[in-house]
Amino acid sequence: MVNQKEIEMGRLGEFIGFRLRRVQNLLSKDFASATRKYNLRSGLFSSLSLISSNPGISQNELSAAVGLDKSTFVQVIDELEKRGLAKREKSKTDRRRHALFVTDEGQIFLNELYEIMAKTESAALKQLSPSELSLLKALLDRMYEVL
Amino acid sequence: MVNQKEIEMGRLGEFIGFRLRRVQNLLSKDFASATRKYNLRSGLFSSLSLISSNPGISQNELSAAVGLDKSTFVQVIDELEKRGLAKREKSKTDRRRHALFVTDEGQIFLNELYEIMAKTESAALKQLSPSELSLLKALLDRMYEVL
DNA sequence: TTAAATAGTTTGGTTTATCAACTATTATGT
DNA sequence: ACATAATAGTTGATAAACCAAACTATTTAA
Repeated sequence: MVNQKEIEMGRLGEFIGFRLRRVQNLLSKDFASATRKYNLRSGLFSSLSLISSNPGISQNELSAAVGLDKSTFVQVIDELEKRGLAKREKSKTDRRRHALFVTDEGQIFLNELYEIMAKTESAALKQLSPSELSLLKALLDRMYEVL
Repeated sequence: MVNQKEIEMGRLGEFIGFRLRRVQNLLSKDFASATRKYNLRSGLFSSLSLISSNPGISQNELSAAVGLDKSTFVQVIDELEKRGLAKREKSKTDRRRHALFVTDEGQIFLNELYEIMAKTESAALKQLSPSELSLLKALLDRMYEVL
């Protein structure tokens, strides 16, 4: 039995946030089910990736970038460390800070996740021409910068 | 003190889901802080809106559309009723179902929320020309349909 | 007319996010 | 220089959300 009655979006459909959430919701659910065996908590993938591209980043900088509270983040980093994917090191210039680094094992794992993510998005991306895709990215970036 | 060190997105920046989440995250946080005084639980606004545009919808149909579990949803509807914003009515054709309706008061409240949401999005939308906005919506809809 | 399915509810267990308070360290103002 | 404020990270309490299971009432199917 398929969707028989289409739901009317009404004024909700006028808002761009609604459309963003709809698409992002489906993408993240697909990614979650494709990586269920890894038991990834939310924010773990993006954290690991951002540590990789910003070696030595602090927990606060990272939590701001990912959009999670810094206290939630302690457990994310705990888990990355426990799994041997990343490690904390005391910063030498500011001993309050923990400089974060991805381990070799973490980088290998990360590359697997990139492939899964690329596969997850491929269906959606096939709908867009290259120029449409780059325009979409540019529009989203413009919106992000001003918020 | 402003952002001094720009974060490097690395391979994460290749993925469209990352950009979608970033923007949507900021939008929903802005909306949440603009409506903090109303003490809205998550899903309440979109539920009320979808009941309004689909009068008589059932709880199961609604929970699927909003993306929340049906058991979580019981409390959302409880709260809508307690606040006098919506009401349950026994369906006459199927007495298992609750047909949901927005009250007059609920519609007034909903209109306020629409305005707040429009204001929340206005900063982001000012960045886009009308044609860019309609293209953005079209691209997002194309992605949504295929997922 | 049994048996199975559906809509809604309740309960219990698990996970996650958020907030305030706390320690340690660094930065600032006079 | 010294008192005060700000920052980074952590902890613990609290509040939501999810999930699964069990249950009632009702409808559909065999």
